[in-house]
Amino acid sequence: MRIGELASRGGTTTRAVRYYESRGLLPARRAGNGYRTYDEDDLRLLRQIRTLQDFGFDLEETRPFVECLRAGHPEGDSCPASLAVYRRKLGELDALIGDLTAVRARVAEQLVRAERARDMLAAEAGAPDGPEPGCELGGWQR
Amino acid sequence: MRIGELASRGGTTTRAVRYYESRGLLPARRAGNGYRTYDEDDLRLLRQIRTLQDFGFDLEETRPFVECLRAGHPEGDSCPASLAVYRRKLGELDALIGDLTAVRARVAEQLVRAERARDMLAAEAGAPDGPEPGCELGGWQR
DNA sequence: CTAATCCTTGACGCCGACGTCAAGGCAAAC
DNA sequence: GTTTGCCTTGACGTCGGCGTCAAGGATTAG
Repeated sequence: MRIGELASRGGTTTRAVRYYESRGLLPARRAGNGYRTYDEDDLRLLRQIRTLQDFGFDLEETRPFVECLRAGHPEGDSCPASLAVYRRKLGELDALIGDLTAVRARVAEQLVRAERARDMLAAEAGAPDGPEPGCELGGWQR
Repeated sequence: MRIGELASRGGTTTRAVRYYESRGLLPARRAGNGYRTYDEDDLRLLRQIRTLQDFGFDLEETRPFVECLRAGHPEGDSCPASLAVYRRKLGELDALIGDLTAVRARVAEQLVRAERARDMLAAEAGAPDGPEPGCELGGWQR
């Protein structure tokens, strides 16, 4: 299998495959004409990389998984180093989700506060001790 | 006030302040010697930018807030355009948190699965129908 | 034979929010 | 006077994961 087929079967591009090779993941054998040649095992490596990338793992973080597969293990996460990456990632995700949740709460708080302030100003300007706001528009009252 | 004081009081660097100016936020008056000159209102603008940046807003997303302040409103979020940014951001945060939570669940699942597989292999190799794993080490049994 | 489609290496582009360095001017402290 | 510390503009560097040419060689379809 050449690089184009590998890439498409792996759900990515030839550029990405060459990039992975340049990073030392996914090395390639060469045919007589200089073309890169891959087998099904390489496809498994590539798919392992893509799966973790889709999870948001850095490329470097995929290295233990790739090396685990290349060492002959049935799964990329059959090795302790891979499990350590999983655990570290879980921690990072928890921290990130926590931070984002806190930010979300603060933004929601700001929105509510700003809306209240706006409504106060509208009530003050449009009807100081007067009727309900919007009554003078009347368009929907037909 | 010159740029150094503004930056430190705003909790950032002179480089960032100049960058904001180059993006059209936070314009500066100039003293006779060419130095940038700022007042307390500029500091409020800068602090508004920093607050939103700390929330993870893009610089462009701070523009409505800054323009709102420059238009004389008491708060950067006193304008409809700012509220719209708040709401859009809340949606983005919810989507992001949702995605990350889903990823977290999948990673946790992978970890559990991989740990189970590892334990199965250990039990199979270390003690196929035999005694408990670790017993032959005995170091802690003293 | 030719055109179309693959493949090769090399190198620059991108994005955002600045960091960092260069070369020099202005100002205040000693 | 000179050292120190602020300021100026300009321009290149950073980070990750590739995208996108450019210029050419190999293979295959017609």
